[in-house]
Amino acid sequence: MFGLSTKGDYGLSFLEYLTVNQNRLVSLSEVAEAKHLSLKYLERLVGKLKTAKLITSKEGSGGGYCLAKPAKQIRLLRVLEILEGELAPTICTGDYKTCPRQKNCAMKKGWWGVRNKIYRILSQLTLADLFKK
Amino acid sequence: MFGLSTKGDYGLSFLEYLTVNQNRLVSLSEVAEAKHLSLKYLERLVGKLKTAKLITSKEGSGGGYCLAKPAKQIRLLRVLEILEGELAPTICTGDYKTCPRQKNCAMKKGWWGVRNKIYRILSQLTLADLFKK
DNA sequence: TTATACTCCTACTTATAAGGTAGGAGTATA
DNA sequence: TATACTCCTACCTTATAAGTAGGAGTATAA
Repeated sequence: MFGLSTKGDYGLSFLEYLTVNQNRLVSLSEVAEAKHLSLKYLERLVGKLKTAKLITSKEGSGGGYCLAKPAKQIRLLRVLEILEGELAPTICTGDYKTCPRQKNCAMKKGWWGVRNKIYRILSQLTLADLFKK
Repeated sequence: MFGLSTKGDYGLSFLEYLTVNQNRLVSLSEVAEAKHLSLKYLERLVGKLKTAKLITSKEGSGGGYCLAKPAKQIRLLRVLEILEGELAPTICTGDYKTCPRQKNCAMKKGWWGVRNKIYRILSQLTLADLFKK
């Protein structure tokens, strides 16, 4: 239950690698090899992080990626929202869909409570915290 | 992210119906109709709740299901574990699999912290709480 | 004593999304 | 101008979720 897909999994592994190697540009092929991930698949995930401006990149030979800001300033919630989508344990806690059982369902308030608590946990934790051994 | 599948979704709807109709036996066909769920699919989910002794049943005509104990004594965590499986946001927080990147990964401690906080939220909440409007 | 209305069990099918590939265009470096 | 990267889109493959089918077993009540 509540398991990350490989998107969040690989994406966080990638960000961890960038965090450890803060002072330089890191190429995708290096990370893919170090973490045993599919390069092509990783490319796509990383594209999302780029679009969301969590990382910056430099093209061409000798290029690569680095964090756009210190790991201390990147919230786990933000990363997971980008890679895994909106935090919504049930349909009624999501922004986009409406529950087909809305009228006969008493759970909405309870689930919003759960959602908000999890939201707080994930938004209080930064990548620096998460990667602290 | 962290969305329930229809197993947890339908299962909770079913339990909600039982909670509202505490004083009598409720047949599956009644719930399926009231909540617009597939009867055959619901049968399977309910089987799990039966095995886990959250509900009891009576066979034959006039039979049906009821909660095995008051909703106040049933933890949301327990229900979700039965229907959705163990709470494990990452491989390293699960009991059964080991992470292929264990040696190069610094996230285990952080993720266990997250997992344990979510665990507490879900185990503190009972069905009675969840269904309170 | 038999029709009925249920639970209970297993196997099968279908739909959807996750996970992964392919191929190549664009760009900076040496 | 070869090389080593990022970046982009479309495609394929596979796993799992979701739903169906068919019927055996059991208690009730006409």
